[in-house]
Amino acid sequence: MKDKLTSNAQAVLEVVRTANNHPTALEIYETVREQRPRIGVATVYRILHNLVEQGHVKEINTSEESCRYDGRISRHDHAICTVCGALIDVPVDVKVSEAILQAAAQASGITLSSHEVRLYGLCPSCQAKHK
Amino acid sequence: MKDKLTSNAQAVLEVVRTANNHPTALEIYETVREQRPRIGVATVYRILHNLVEQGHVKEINTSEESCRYDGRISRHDHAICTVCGALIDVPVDVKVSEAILQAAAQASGITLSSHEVRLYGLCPSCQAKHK
DNA sequence: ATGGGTGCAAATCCTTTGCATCTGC
DNA sequence: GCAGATGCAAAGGATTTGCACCCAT
Repeated sequence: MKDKLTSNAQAVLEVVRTANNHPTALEIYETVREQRPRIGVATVYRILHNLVEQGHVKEINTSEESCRYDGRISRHDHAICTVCGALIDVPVDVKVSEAILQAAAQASGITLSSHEVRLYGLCPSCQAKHK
Repeated sequence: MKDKLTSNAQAVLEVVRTANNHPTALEIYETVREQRPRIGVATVYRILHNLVEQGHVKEINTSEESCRYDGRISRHDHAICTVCGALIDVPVDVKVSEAILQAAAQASGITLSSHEVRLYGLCPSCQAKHK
């Protein structure tokens, strides 16, 4: 996991680490470009994938585009396979204290309207292909 | 919120409700097309947006594409604005009982490696624009 | 010199938009 | 007859891929 990084990769990692706003790949690209005008988008995408794979960076998916739809509108949680991306409804309610939720919302500055717990791990079929 | 649905919208809703796999918009389109060969993708996208807005359907974003990157790799939670999509790090740890997490993971069939709590609501600036 | 990393451009894929037509009321 | 819904095609945006070149080892 501690593969050494190329200088481009270091620059990208630096940008992600110092960013305070969860940048998108293209935003990262724009910023890196200020230091390294000749870098290409493709390189940034490739590097980001590597960094995620190596655990230096995490990706978060927000609700813009590329989403899946769910007919179950009652509150429930999801389990997501980190290998194949499978999305599984969690059949039990993962309880979180209301007081903690409110405190967290207040600390974040948002008015809370709902919440979701996400479990990440390997789905059954990816476990089977163990490795 | 109980606007009445067009027959196309009903067909789309039906597909989403009976799907057991959290289909993407395109998957929904393909399925609806079996019943209504003349429907277009754009219509399906428009209908899905309406259904989400009306609360008949929810959207979930999985980790394929369109994501943002986070240099903070230690576990932490996120608050997401349902209006503008702003993604805010929650500055406090939202605790979830380990026992509950394990039970949920087991019930879902996954091997749990991490989890995240997501809070949804209005961010400060969207609150300001009240309405 | 060799192989991986890189830049560039083209290709893909997903989603949205413009617009003319159609539908239900 | 009208307003909104729809189909189609074209546009747009994000990400990936193919390929030749370059660099570090």
